[in-house]
This record gives sequence, structure tokens and C-alpha cells, in this order.
Amino acid sequence: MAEYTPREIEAKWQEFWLDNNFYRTDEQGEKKYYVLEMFPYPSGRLHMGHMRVYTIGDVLARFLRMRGYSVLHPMGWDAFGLPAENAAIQHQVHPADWTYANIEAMKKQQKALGLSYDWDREVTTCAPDYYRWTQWLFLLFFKRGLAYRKKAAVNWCPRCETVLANEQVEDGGCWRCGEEVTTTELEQWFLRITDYAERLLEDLKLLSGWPERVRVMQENWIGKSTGAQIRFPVSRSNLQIEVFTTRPDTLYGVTYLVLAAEHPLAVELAQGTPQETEVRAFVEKTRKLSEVTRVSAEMVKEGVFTGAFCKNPLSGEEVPVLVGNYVLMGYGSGAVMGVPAHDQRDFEFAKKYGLPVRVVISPPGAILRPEAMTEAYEDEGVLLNSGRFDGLPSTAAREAITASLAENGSGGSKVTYRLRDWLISRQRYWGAPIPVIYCAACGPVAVPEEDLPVELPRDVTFQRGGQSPLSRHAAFLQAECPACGGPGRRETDTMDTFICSSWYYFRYTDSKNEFEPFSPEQSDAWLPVDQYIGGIEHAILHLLYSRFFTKVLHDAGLTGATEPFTRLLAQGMVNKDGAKMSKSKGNVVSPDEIIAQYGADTGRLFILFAAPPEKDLDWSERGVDGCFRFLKRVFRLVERYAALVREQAAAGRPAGAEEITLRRAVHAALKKVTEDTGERFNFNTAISAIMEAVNALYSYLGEKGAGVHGAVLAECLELLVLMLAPFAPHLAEELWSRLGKGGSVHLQSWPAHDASALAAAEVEIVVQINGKVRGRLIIPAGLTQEAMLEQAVADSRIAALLDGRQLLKAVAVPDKLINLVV
RNA sequence: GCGAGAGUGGUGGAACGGCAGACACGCUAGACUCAGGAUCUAGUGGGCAUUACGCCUGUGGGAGUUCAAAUCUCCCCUCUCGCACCA
Repeated sequence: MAEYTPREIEAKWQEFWLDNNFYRTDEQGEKKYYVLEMFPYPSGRLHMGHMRVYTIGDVLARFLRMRGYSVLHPMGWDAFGLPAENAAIQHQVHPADWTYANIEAMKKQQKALGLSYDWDREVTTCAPDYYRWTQWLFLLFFKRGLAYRKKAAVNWCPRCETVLANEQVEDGGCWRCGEEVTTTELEQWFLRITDYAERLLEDLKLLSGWPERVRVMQENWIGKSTGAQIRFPVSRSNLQIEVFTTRPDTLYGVTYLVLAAEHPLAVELAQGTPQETEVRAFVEKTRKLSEVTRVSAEMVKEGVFTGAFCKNPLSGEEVPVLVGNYVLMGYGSGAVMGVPAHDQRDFEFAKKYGLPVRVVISPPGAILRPEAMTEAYEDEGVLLNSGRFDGLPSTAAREAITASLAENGSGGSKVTYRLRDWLISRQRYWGAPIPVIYCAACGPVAVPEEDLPVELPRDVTFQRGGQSPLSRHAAFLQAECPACGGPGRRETDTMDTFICSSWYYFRYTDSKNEFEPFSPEQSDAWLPVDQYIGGIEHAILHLLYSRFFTKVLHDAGLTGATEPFTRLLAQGMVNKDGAKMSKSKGNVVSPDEIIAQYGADTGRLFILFAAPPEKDLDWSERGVDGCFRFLKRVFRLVERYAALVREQAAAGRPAGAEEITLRRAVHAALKKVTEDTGERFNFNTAISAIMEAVNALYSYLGEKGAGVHGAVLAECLELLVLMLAPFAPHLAEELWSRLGKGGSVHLQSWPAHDASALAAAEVEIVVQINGKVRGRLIIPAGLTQEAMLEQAVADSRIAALLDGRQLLKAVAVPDKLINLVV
């Protein structure tokens, strides 16, 4: 008898699928579904994380196609980025050659996994026909006032030799290389994502199909807080210091103000005072500290007096102004009011420098004495020492004081976000050039649309250190001002690659469009993406940026969608021996090895079976073996009876009620596989249901053997192969053909289970006494609760146990269980 | 500190108020074999029994709700992830 030979089978069907352009998107269908896996960076070879995310997406795509959906399931390449440039420096290979070679290799691996992509729609972000539109979108942002240039303190990675967005700094290190990030002052391009802060926050509520933790992370990142801004006039000057506070109710408790070291007034206020030298030294010292040190827990609060005082806008009291290292320039206005009695940080700072503590909020039923306090009282209470606001509860006082500030023109309510504008300039070569020309007369001028793309010159030299290769390329640099025709200089910074990946899912809907980034009709037919799948590491970065882009495109009338991804599945990691697979740990298993040793179907099956998709999974050689054995078992089973099934087909199929046990097992599995795959995304239990069906078939056929009713057997084996199709597509295709069926198994409709096959004449119920299982009964199905009780009490065993005890109550769950309380 | 999630056999994991441990790995025994890391059959949470399809116990710990709790509520412990001087 034939053996299961995955290598031959898989090669054969992969060729068949590709030759027949099998997975081309059906654009005409009524029911549309967009399944998308985060596209990869072409780093070289696929790793297990890739294999996992693509397998999950592929199962869904195949399942949904069989359920009658028109499925868009595309793949592409997030192909700009630093590794290509580093490879160029190290190995003297051009980033483009390196990138395209990797793409070829990885695409080959994807094909070897049997993934059902519509390759006609492939996009590559480093190709001019793609980045032309990335540039076009930049100009769209520019025209809408959402892209601007600003000189600011920015994050700089010394190893990558480029600036980074706030989102790309993790624990003070570069997200890519981990190098400690420094701060430097540069003029850079920013996208005004803060304009969308409120909508990005608000619309998180619409994303019920996203994991809670991702929504929470975004919410924290946006970091909205509501309060008041208050202007304190500087004494003996016409300057003002603006602060932001969430607790305007504590305004009368302000005993000093603190400015961030970077605050423009810090040095200015000290100018000419005896404190000037000390302030300058302090500012200098603080600014030099790295971000890591400044936010570390051990950071000791320090500050110096500027020599200046300012006036409380309501009480008129004069308080000193200090510069402190615990105030961040990047949040609020870079200045805070010090209320030691009601803010723990201020309390510590005040104690250290002997600043007064004034209680203005009284806790219910208690009196706070400043000299007795060991920590700040930060909760709600009733106001005191607050002039005409005395006696107000703090909530009401917040409104009253804010209103009062607004009246006398020294403040008002204010909402502040933690989110900063997105810094998108990169001082590197391998990215989409920012389409701008600088003109001495006109300033920064947009490159006209018809001149796009601004192509990356190929003939550049790479070297470590110094400036970006583009800035050394004379021909690239030189440009004519599009506005006045005068001499201009081309922008040499390229865009953050996260821009390229913020809109690629639009391009898939219309990937060959030469006239626009995508046609709104095409994209509206598919977007938003119904199911997006990818790693949790993008919870903020890519997912926030993509949401921002979608909203801007929406506002520009280019899409009806307001959110890009309806449902999000954050798949878990692939570990081995309890640790993340990594070269340094030597615990890497590559998809190539698995395909070579067991075949793609076995690898896919194991990855799906070992854990639910959102959980981490531990790679287990034995587990893979188990899946391989299962597929062999299926192969043998079908192969053994294939001839019989083919005869049945030739003879015509008589429907019948024979072999109820067998039909029930298979239809029960079908029901479970349908639910687990389509609704719950629990592929592990879907597969175990198929395994149970196979076990049932083996055990039934082992007893009954060749005497089994042929038509029923045919039905059961066909259902088995159909169920297996999304998970093990090659084997299913092979078995489908061995059963003598025409066409491809992947073009069949997903079968509906036969409810009548599940209905049983008799059921086994559990009999509990006081909640403990005391026996089992076989009773006719569908009995009423009373009848169940009758049957239970009539059972000799139960009767014996009940003897001499009084039945107080009976709870019956039809066809399942009865509980007797005695 | 704040937020989210998780704690179930030797292992991965099932059970979305109703039989805890499905399915798989591993292990034990047997069958078939020249042989097997092949295949098939049976067993497998722990304890006590093994005359009996018997009894006790068991889902991190403790309380509670319920006829019934791994599941719901409260408190505690441990772990993972995210955020963290954000005014």
C-alpha cells in the first residue's frame, strides 16, 4: 500500500496551485473578507514566528473561501530599512540587491509552506512604483498641514546614526539595536499625529475585536489627562510661566514653581541674579544626563532657585521659581506648580529644600497638620485655606477655580496628551526620499506630483560614520526650485519605514494602479481589514501609525474607513525550552528543517495544535512527531478505503440511516471544527476534534471492517478530508484526488453538519447526589425533568443510595444530568 | 506604584456554572515483527482498594454565592507583559 510521502505530495500540489493561479482574489463575490498577516521585513530567511503567523492567516483564508467568501489574502515586503544598509557597509553589497535576494528566498519558503496568497497583488515598499505613492501621501499630509519641519530635541541612536520617533525608544534604548539613545537638537520633519490624539483615543472604543491589552497600551501611550492651564505672572517683569495641572483645586496650596531644565525661561529668569552661575551649571548638568538616567527610579530629585518669584493668579501670593530635574519639558508646558501637601513628588522635593507645605484639602473627618505629614495627601476632600473656595468639595472646586481663572484671564481648562508628534526624518539612504526641495527664496517646497517618484540613486557609497550617503551625492542633491525655478537643494533625509507600512494594506486592494495610491472604490470594497494577524511588538508602533494614516486618508476623502483593522489577533511567540528562539542560545529550529524532515503540513499542524494562537508555544520535537504520525494515520485510513469509496461513487449514492455511530462521530467533529475555526479561532481544539473523528473511524472500522456500509464510509471520509483542508492543504488535496473526487478540495464548499446525525435516541446522563456523581443512566433522549427524576429514582443503585434519606430537591438538566439533594 | 493577563497531571493543553484532565506528548504492558524511533490494542491525576466498573481526594491559598464552581464574587500569594517623576 502507498505510503505518505509529503515531499512528493507537497511539491506536486504547490505546482498545481501556482500553475492554475489558484488563489487569485475573486473580486465579484458578495461576501468579502480581508485576511491579512503583517508583512515581513525581508531579513534573509523565515523563522518560526513567520511560519506561525502565516499559518494562522492561511487557515482562516482557506476556511473562509470554503465558506463562500471572496477572500483577499495578499503578501508583500516591508523592504526599506537599516539592516539592508548595514549589510551594504559590511559586505559591500548594494541594499537593493541584498533586499531583493532576500525577498526571493523568503517567497520561495512561503510557497513551500503552501500558503494561499494572491501573488498578483504583491507589494514591495522599496520599489519605485510603491514609494512613489508613499511620497505622494507625504505630500498629502504636507498640503493638509500635517507634515511640518521643526527644530527640536530629538532622540538619536549613535549606532544606527539616525534619529528615532518616541515610539521607537524602548527603555531608553533604540528599538532596533538597543543602543542607548541620546538627545540632540536638529531640524526635522514631523507628522502631526497629536492633532488626532483625541480620535485615536476615542475610536479605541470601536475596536471590540482587538485584544484588551493592545487597546490599553495605546490608551496609555496617548495618555490623555484633563485639567487646567494656569499662567503665573513673573514678579517685576512682564513674563509669564504657564503650568498644567490636573488638580486646580490645590491652587492655593502652591508654595513654589518648578521649570524643566530645557525650559526657555530657566536661564532667562536667572539672568543677572546672584543665582545665574548656579542655574546655568544645573541646567547644563541636567541636560547632559541621558534619558535612561533621567527616568530611572533611583533618580534623586534636585533643583535650584532661579532668583525669580511669580504671583499666584488667584491668591496674589508670591512664590519662588526653581529649576528642577524632575520636570519634563516634553509634557504639558514644561513647568509645574509645586503643591507639597497634595502631591508626593512635590512633597519630597519641598522637604529636601525646606519649602513650605500648605494644606488646602482636608480629608473627610480629619485634620492634616503640615509638620506631622510624612507623605502627601493626594485624595479628594474639602477645601480650606483657599479664600472664597473654602468648604467646597475638591471636585466642585476644580471647576470653580478653573472658571475663576478663565474670568481673570490667567488660565482655563486644558487637555494634555502624552503622545508627541511623529518624527519621521531618517538620516539614512535605504528609505523613501522625502519629496521636498529647499530654496533660498521659497523655503521648503513640495516636489510636484508629476515629478514623483523622487528616485533613490543607485550609485552611492556607503561608509560608517559621517552623513547619509544621499547628502554626498551631488547629482541627487542638486535640484531646481519647483516654485521659482531658482537653484535648490534636495532633502536628503528619507522617511521612517513605518510610513511605508502605514498604508500598504490599502495598496493591496489596487496594487497596480499607476494613477493614484489606490482607487477609493477598490479599497472601500475591502477595507477595513476584517482580520489582522501579527506580533504584539507592534501594539503601539505600527498599529497606532496605521490608525492615524487611515483617519487622515478618511478626512481626505480617500477612504470610507475610519479604522484600518476590525479584528486583531496578536499571536504568541514561538519558544524552545522555555526561551525565545535565538541564534545566541542555539535553540533555533527553522521552517526549512521542518519542511525537509516532515513536510509543511506537519509543521503547520503542529504550530496550530500546540497552543491557542494568542498564547506562546513551546517547540517540541516530539510534538511535531505526533502530528506527523497523525497525518500518516489519516493517509493510511483514506488510502485503505479509497477504492471502496470510488466504487460507491460510480454506483451512485444511496442515502441512508445506517452506521449511526460512525456518522455521529464525524458530524460531531464537523460541527466542532466549524465553530472552533470560524468563530473561536481555537485551531488547537479544532484539530483535536479531527483527531477524535479519526480515532472513531479507526475503532469503528477495526470492529466492522469491510462490512461497513459503503456510502456512509464514503461520506465520512470525504468529510474528513474536507475538514482537514484548511490545516493540511497538501495532504487534503492528495486524498481528495485519491478518493476519486473531481476538482480541488480547496474549491469545495465547507460542508454543513447533519443535525439529524447528532440526534440520538438514547443518552447517558449523570446522576448526582448532593452534587457528587453517584451513577450514570442510559435514558431515552428528550425526557422531561419529571421523567428523568422518575428514571433516576427507579435505578436500583441510586435507590439503594437514597434509602433512608429524604429527597429535598431535584435539579435536572435535560439529556445531561440530574442532581438529587437529600 | 498603575494597568492587563495567567496559575489545571510528568509535559503541551481541554472543559465559556452541569461528568475536571478532551486531544496530543511521555510512560507502562501487550500484539505484530529478523528488527524498529514503524504500526495496532489496552492502561495512565494522586491515594486507598482491587471481591466489586468500589471509596476518598484533587484545578496557587483562603472565604463566599449556588442544587452544582477550574469557571462567578471578595481577600491573599506567585508569575508574565505593558506603562511608570506625565504634574
